[in-house]
Amino acid sequence: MQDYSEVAQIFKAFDDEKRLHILDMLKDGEKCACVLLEKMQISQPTLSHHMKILCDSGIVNARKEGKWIYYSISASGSKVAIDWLINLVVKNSTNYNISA
Amino acid sequence: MQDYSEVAQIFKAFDDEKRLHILDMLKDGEKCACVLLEKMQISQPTLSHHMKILCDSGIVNARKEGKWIYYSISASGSKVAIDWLINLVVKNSTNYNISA
DNA sequence: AAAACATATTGACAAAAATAAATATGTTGG
DNA sequence: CCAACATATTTATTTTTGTCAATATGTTTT
Repeated sequence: MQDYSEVAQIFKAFDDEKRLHILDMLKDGEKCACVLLEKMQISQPTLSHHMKILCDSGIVNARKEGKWIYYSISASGSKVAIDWLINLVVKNSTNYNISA
Repeated sequence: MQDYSEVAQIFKAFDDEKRLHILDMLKDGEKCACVLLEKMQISQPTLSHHMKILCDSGIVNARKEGKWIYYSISASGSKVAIDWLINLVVKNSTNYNISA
């Protein structure tokens, strides 16, 4: 491993209460930003800020449909995060398997 | 899920470059704080600060031996983190298996 | 085209976190 | 017991992050 900053960026997605709340809601399935907003006690710019961090980390996908934006959890981004986490704490992580 | 703050605390361990560097060194095996310090470009109080965060998150164990403190990655703490991460991004995570 | 709406961006501020110097605590060796 | 050492804590400073108000951008509807 050389550059830890990119990996740190991934885990920023999980280090904030509000973002965990958002992820928990998205786990049920894709949701419009407006739906997320009305279920949380934060302003619209703050939600937008958190969604940017979640998207930049690769954990969340955004899909634009008209004036709405639908967010969902990225399966591939999630896998990258899980793989990194295992790689960070387990010596020979190539022996590890995750099966669904 | 009710209280996201405790979960956020766990992932604080992974959201900082220096802490990822430390974890990467500990993955090889237990190391004295003095060894970690000499391999990093940070002051002793800063290392102490990071080690406290890593220990508080449950990811790292500390073992005192005389005037030295030996740190190592906690297998159980790591498992908690991995399980949480999967739970956060996968809908029916009970179907997931991690095998070593 | 204008109004209403959904989201993003900018700017300003407050809270939290990282950092290091100074100091404290506890341990070992002389 | 004292000096040297390893680590922790306190204090102060700087940097980063979360937040909202104001504004901008782009979309739909009338």
